[in-house]
Amino acid sequence: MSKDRAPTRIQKKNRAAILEAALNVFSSHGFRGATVDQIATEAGLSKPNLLYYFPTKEAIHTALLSGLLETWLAPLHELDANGDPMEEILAYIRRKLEMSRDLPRESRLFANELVQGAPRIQDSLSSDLKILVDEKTAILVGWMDQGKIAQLHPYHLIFSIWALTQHYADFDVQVRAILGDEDPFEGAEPFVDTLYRKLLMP
Amino acid sequence: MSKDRAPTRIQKKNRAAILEAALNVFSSHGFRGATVDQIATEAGLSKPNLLYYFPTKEAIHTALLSGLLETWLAPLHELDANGDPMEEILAYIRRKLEMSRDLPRESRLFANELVQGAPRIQDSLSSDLKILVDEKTAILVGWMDQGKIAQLHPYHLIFSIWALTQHYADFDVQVRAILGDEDPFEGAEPFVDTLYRKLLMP
DNA sequence: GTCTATAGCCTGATAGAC
DNA sequence: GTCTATCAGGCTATAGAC
Repeated sequence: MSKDRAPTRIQKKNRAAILEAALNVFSSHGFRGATVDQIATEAGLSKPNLLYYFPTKEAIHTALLSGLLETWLAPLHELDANGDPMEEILAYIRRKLEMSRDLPRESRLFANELVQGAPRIQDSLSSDLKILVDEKTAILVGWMDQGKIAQLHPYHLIFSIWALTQHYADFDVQVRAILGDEDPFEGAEPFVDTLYRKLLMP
Repeated sequence: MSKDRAPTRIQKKNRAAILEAALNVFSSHGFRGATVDQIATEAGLSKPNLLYYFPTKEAIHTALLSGLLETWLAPLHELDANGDPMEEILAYIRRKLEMSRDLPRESRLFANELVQGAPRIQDSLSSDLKILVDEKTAILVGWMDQGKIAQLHPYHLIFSIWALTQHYADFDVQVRAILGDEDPFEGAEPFVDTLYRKLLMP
C-alpha cells in the first residue's frame, strides 16, 4: 500500500510547469484541439513523464480549471454590501478589466470552454457561479430599491460587465486589428467607467 | 481537359448539407477539435464523398467563414449617415442582438476562431473589418462633433456593442445557467436599449 | 459521383528497462 | 521518477472499383 507523501521540490516544480504549459495550450486551442504532446514539450517533459503526474489529458484540464475558478470569481466575491454602491460596482468592473489585462490566457481558457458548450464545467456554473451571482445580485437589487443606483435587470447588468471586460482578453486579436498600435486598456478603462456611471446614476 | 459545368441539383444540395453540418461541428468544437468524419456523418455523406466536394478540412472551414463574413458584417453596413443618430445606433444594436438570437452557431463559429487567435481570418480582420469599422466610426465621430450623441471613444463604443450583443450567443450556457427558465433575449433587448440611450444621450 | 479499402500519420495512453 | 519503445485507435487524405 502506497503512502501519500508530501510532494518533493521536483514534483512541485513539474506539476507547476505542466499546469503553466497546459494553460498556454488549452487556452489557445480548446480541449479537443490541445495535444498532450504539445503540453509535455512546452513543460520540458516527455509525454510519458507528464502522464506520470496526471493520468489523463482530462485530469490536467480539470485540475487547471478548478484551480482557477476561485481566482476567476474573486472580483465578484469582493463586492461589499456595506460599501458605497456606485464605487463598489465601479471597483468590481475595474478589477475585472485588470484581470482581462493581466490574465488573458485564463480568460480565454474559460471562454473556450463556454463557447463550446461548457461540457466539463457545467456543474460549476449551475452551482458555485449561480449561488455567488444570486448572492451579489441580491445586494444590487437592495441598492436599487433604496434608490442608490438605477433600476435595472440585475442579471443583465452582471452579464454586461462580464461581456465588456472579458471582450478585451477573449477577442484580443480583433481588438488589436482595429486599434492598431493604441493600447486597448488605456481607452477601455475610462470608457467603461463613463458607461457605468451614466447607466447606474439613479 | 475538364469543363467547369454549372453544379447539378444534387451537387448544390450536397454542398449545402456539408456547409450546414460543418457549421454545427466547427462552432461547437473549433477547427482543430472538429473532425471530417463528424461533418460527413452529420451531412449524410461518406468521408471520401465529402472530400470530393471540398479537398481538405481547411477548405470547408474557409468556405464557411468567407461565406458568412458578409452576413456577419451586414448590420454594421446598414448604419446610415443620413439617419437619426440615436435611432441608427439603436437599430444597429437591435440587429446585432437579433443575429445573436437567430444565428448563434454563426456567432460561436467566429468566437471560436477569434478566441484561438484567428489564425485563419486575421487578414480579413485587418482589411475588410478594419475598413468597414473605420468608415462607420467616422460617421459616429461626425455625430459626436455635431453634438447629436455623447463624446465617446468610437472604437470602444463599437467593441461594447459587439461584446454585449454577442455575449448572449457565445456564452449561452453560462447565461442560461444564471437565468434559469427566463428567456435571455426578453430581458436583454430592453436592457441594452436603456444602456445605450443613457450612454449616448449628449 | 459515390463507394470500399487503405495508406500514412498522429493521437492518448501503457509496459518495462533503468 | 524518468526514460525508450510501442500499442491500439482515430485522424486526414488518396487510390481505384463501380
